[in-house]
Parts: sequence; structure tokens; C-alpha cells
Amino acid sequence: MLAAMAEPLSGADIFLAAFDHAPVRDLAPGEVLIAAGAPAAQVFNILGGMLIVSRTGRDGRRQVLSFLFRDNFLGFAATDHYSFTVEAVTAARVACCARADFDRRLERAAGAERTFRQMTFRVLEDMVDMIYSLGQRTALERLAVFLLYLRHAHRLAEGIAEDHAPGADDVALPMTREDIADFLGLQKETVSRSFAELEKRSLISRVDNHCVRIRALGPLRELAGVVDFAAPHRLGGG
Amino acid sequence: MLAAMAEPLSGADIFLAAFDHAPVRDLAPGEVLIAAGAPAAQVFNILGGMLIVSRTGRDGRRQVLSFLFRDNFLGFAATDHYSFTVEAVTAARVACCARADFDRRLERAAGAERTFRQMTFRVLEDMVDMIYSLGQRTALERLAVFLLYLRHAHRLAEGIAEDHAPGADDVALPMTREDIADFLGLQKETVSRSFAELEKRSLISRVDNHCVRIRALGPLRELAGVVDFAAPHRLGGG
DNA sequence: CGAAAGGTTGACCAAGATCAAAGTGAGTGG
DNA sequence: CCACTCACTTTGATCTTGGTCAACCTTTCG
Repeated sequence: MLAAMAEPLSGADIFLAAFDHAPVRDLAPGEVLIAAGAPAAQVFNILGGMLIVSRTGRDGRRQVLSFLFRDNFLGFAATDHYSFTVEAVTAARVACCARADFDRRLERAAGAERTFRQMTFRVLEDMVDMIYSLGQRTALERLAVFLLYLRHAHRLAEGIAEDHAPGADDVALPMTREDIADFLGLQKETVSRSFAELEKRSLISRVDNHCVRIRALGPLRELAGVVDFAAPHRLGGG
Repeated sequence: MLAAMAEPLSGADIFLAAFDHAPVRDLAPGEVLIAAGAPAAQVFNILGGMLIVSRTGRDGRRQVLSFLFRDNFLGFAATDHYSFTVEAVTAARVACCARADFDRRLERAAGAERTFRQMTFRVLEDMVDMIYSLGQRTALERLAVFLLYLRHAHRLAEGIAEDHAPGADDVALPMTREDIADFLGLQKETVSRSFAELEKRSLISRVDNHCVRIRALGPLRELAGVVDFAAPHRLGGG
């Protein structure tokens, strides 16, 4: 299943057009946009806010698959039913498009398939990164990767190109510690302790409960390992 | 990046045709087919044998991403360089096709893009399963999932449709314990101990070091959790 | 037959989970 | 507007799973 398309790519305008005069839906924090098991009838484009994609097992264990931001597409499913849940973290606004409409556009617009394929591959790559994190990295490393990922996602959503834009090092964390824990394959207490440890090492400072400032980007990247979301990825055309 | 296409799908013949008169390459166990960082010039179709896809971090930690079998496609990359390594586990044979040729076919053949998209989504789904495993499941559960995954992969590669075909419960394990460990995000000792535990619980018996017999399929599936590779996935047209 | 690689087992250790309690803060009703 | 409440977070104590280190098997292959 394809929960969400990663960053827009030059050429993504083809798909943005699909949402041009599409109906818009506003979501309150916590509101469910997609419930796992529902018929996969629509695809969406996020106009603003933050959403969370998750999959919950029969016994209640939940794995958060990704956080979504402005200009992310979502709702693509391999089957005719969604296998994942999408909820709003903050107040959010999405444009809604019938899946069939989107598919039609995909088949007709020149180069659309190719662009879509590129976008899908990008998602695949992000998932491989996540698999590497969950399989190989420690709690502290995962949290470092996560903060860099949020920083990057925010810059993309805001269309900021420079690595050191003013305020770029303030990372907003509107989700709960438990959301972060379920994303990183940890417990919420461990997430708390890892934040404390990053602060102790002067890599970050905590502005407040839902905002963190990166104080040492280089060392944080070093801790996170190879993955640098800024370096390899080209910025999209907004 | 798209290391490998999962199971063939009805319609995959379009792509199999791309390999019809393609040059064939034989691989000895351990031989490298794709080295991470090499230019992504070719795509492959596996004619026989087992391959292993992995990604290794700067510090040597290795995450195995998947095992590949007959009729799996591989070599699709998001960029112009491979970001993963593919090696033969057993002696193997692959058909090689220039990436450009494949892309051309993709754009010309009717319905090819659509079929390819479905296949890609299938891979996405498998990766979500893997993320769920690594993030939420215990060592024992992961090993149970792994055995069911191998059982399923083998049945697909052999074109066996029934769930209880004779010999279907003998699972071949040609890879090393370390390969399994790196796939499951564990250490090889833990894999050993988990095999012992599954045997102690009478869920499996060890035929020899590289073959295991599933003695209690139902309970093993129960232990693995929701994921049943047999149930939701349609079998491909061979 | 012997060396080397791979696999198992045991003893011990540590990262992270679990359990418990106290602190913080945002939203609500008085 | 304030105080209360409830949800979220942090911190501490303890426990468990899985990791690490080391020794000993077993298999394969030269």
C-alpha cells in the first residue's frame, strides 16, 4: 500500500492540477481522514497541517508509518480497501479527489506515469531508510534521525531551500510522545529519556514540550548516521 | 529505491517478455550481482536460485532488505546509482535487461505502466509489513513471520497454489544465521535461540541446519500475528 | 584429515520495557 | 478569571529481552 507520496518532484504539477478545483475538507486535531478497512475511493493532497499514518495490529500494537505535510499526496492503496489509518495531528486541510479521476489523469497526461513512478520510488527509498533505522539503530540514533526528518519535512513543506534558513533549527513536535514512540518502535518513556539525553549532550535544547531547537546540527547528523535528508534529495518545485 | 518486485501478478508477462531473449548470467553462491553505488544500468529477472538484498551503513551495520526468488524482478533504482547490494545466496541464474530497454517497454506496451504500478504497490505493502515487524514484534514473532514468508515465497516461486501441498511445510534456509539476523534486526545468537525456542514449543522441527519443518502451521501463524502471506495475496500467473 | 567457517550454548551484561509516582500544562466549568 | 481536571510528560526503580563475549560443536571443503 502506498500511504503517502513523499516530497513533490518537479513535474508533480500534473497531479496538483488534479486537485485544482477539488472539494476541500477541514480536519480538527485527532480527526480521522482514512480508517483502516474503508473502501479506497479517494486520494488526497494536503493543503496544510500535519497528519499521521499508522497501522494497528489485532492486539493493539500500533506502528506509525509516517507523518505527512503540505503537498504530500496520500490515499493510494494496493487493493480496493485502505490498510492503514490517517488522522490529523494538527488542524489540517486536504483536497479530495476521486481515485478514478486520479487514475484517469495518470493514464492521459503526458509523462504522468513516469513522474508518479519517480514519486513512488522516493517513498520506497524512505521506507528502506526506516527499515534500516528500526533494524539497526539505537533509540538515541532513531530520535536523531527523526528530528532531522522533521526538520527536512518542514523545510520542504515551506519551500525553504537553504540548509541554514533562520528558524530552520526549531523543530515543531505537535504529535504526542507516544506517536513518536510508535513511529520509532520504542516506548514513550524511552522517547522522553532520549530527548533528555540529547539535551544533556547539548545537541538540542527543549524550547517547550512541543518544540525543540537543534543546537548542533553537525553532531546530530553524525549521530544519525549516513542518512541526511537534506543532502541527496532534490528540492521539489513547491 | 526499488530493490525488488514482489510476486508476479497476472499481467507480468508484459515484463517477462522483456527478458525473453535477454542474456543470462550465472551466479555462484556469494557472488555479487549488484554492488551498492554502481551505476544502475540494468534490471534483472531471476530465473532460479535465491538472492539477498542488503544495505550496509558506514559503520558496518547491515540491514538485509529482502530475499529474492524465481520470477522476481530487481534492479530498479530511484536514482542512477544502486543504493543497495544484491548477492547470490545459492547458485542462481538471472536474465539481464538494459534499464533503458525496460523503460521503453514500460512506456509502449499497453497496460504495462498500470501493471508495474500494481507490482510496486505490492512491494510497498511488503515493506510496511516489515516495518511493522521490526517496530513492534518480538524476536520469536519475527522469526515466525520469517518462516511463513519463506514458505510463501517458495510456493510462489514453484507455482504451488494449495496451502497444504506435499512438502510445503519444509522450509529451506540456504542463507546463514547472520543473514537471517540482519534481516530481522537481531543478532545471530538470538536467531539460534529463537529457533531452539520454536522447536521447544513444537512449532517446528529442525531437519538439518539449512532446513526446518513446520509442525504446527496454525499456531505459528497465530504467533506471527495478523500477517498471513497466503491469505491476502493473490497468486500470480507463474 | 584438518582447517576454517558457521552454528549452538552458556554466562553475563546493557538497552530498553515496564511499573509506579509525581510534575506540567492546556482546556473546561464554575 | 481562576481553579480543577484530565491528559500528557518526566523521572525513578526494577525487570526482561535481547546483545555481548567466550567456549565448544558441527559441517563443509580443500
